[in-house]
Amino acid sequence: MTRIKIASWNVNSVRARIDIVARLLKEERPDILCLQETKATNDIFPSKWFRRRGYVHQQLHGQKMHHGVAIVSRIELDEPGSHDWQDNGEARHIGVRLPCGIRLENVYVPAGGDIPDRTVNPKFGQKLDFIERMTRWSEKLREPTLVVGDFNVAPLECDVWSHKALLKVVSHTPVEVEALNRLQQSHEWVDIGRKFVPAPERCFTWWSYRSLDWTRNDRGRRLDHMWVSPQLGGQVVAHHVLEPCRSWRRPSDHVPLICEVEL
DNA sequence: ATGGCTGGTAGAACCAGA
Repeated sequence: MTRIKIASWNVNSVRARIDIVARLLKEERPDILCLQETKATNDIFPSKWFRRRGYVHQQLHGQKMHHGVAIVSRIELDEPGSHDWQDNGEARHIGVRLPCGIRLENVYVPAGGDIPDRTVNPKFGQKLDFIERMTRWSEKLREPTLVVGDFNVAPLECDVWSHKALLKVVSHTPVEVEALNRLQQSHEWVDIGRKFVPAPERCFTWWSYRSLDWTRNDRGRRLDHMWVSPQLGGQVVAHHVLEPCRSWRRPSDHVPLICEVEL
């Protein structure tokens, strides 16, 4: 039996985070690392740096300033492709096929701005439309697939520090949660996070930078996810949220997720 | 106490994140 270990992390700039990316690779030795918010065009992405560490297979989809996703891997990556679910050219998705046949999709769903009303905040509409286009893709999907990344939605009441306080806060509003639920139902995606940490157990992946001490009030949200096709559900044998990374030096506001798939 | 911070692009004060 072979196992592959896949990590997913919104790093909030791969260049600013390079020292703690090194620490993650050293401590966890994932076979594949999916990054979101790399904030680097492909020409300034630290490709050689990853190559030196054994991550010689890379699929990059970056842009200037914002967003940007990448998959770096010690195992071969085939059939790369990018969906423009935002329909405006932003670099928010990169997908590949693994040698075992599984497709791996790395996604960065837009945050959606401040006001949860598409009539006054176009970014919120873009976010809902993004999830809707993903749903159209997902309902036609037949191949065994693992979709990971920053979904920017905390779907369950226990996925936020206070359901009541966040009902009107973008990331946990009912309209977003309903959109994400439709996406999940469209392929009967297995939410690996909640398979290993059943609700209502505490499970957060993001804590705001604005808190002076993120551990003190623990006002977290579960915004990052790993979903797998139903036929692969039984093959996911481990899952971890690397919460201690939030206290590493110059951290991202998101922490890495890890899963292990048995082939 | 949902922005109190952070990064990128600037080359000062913006935007964006969520």
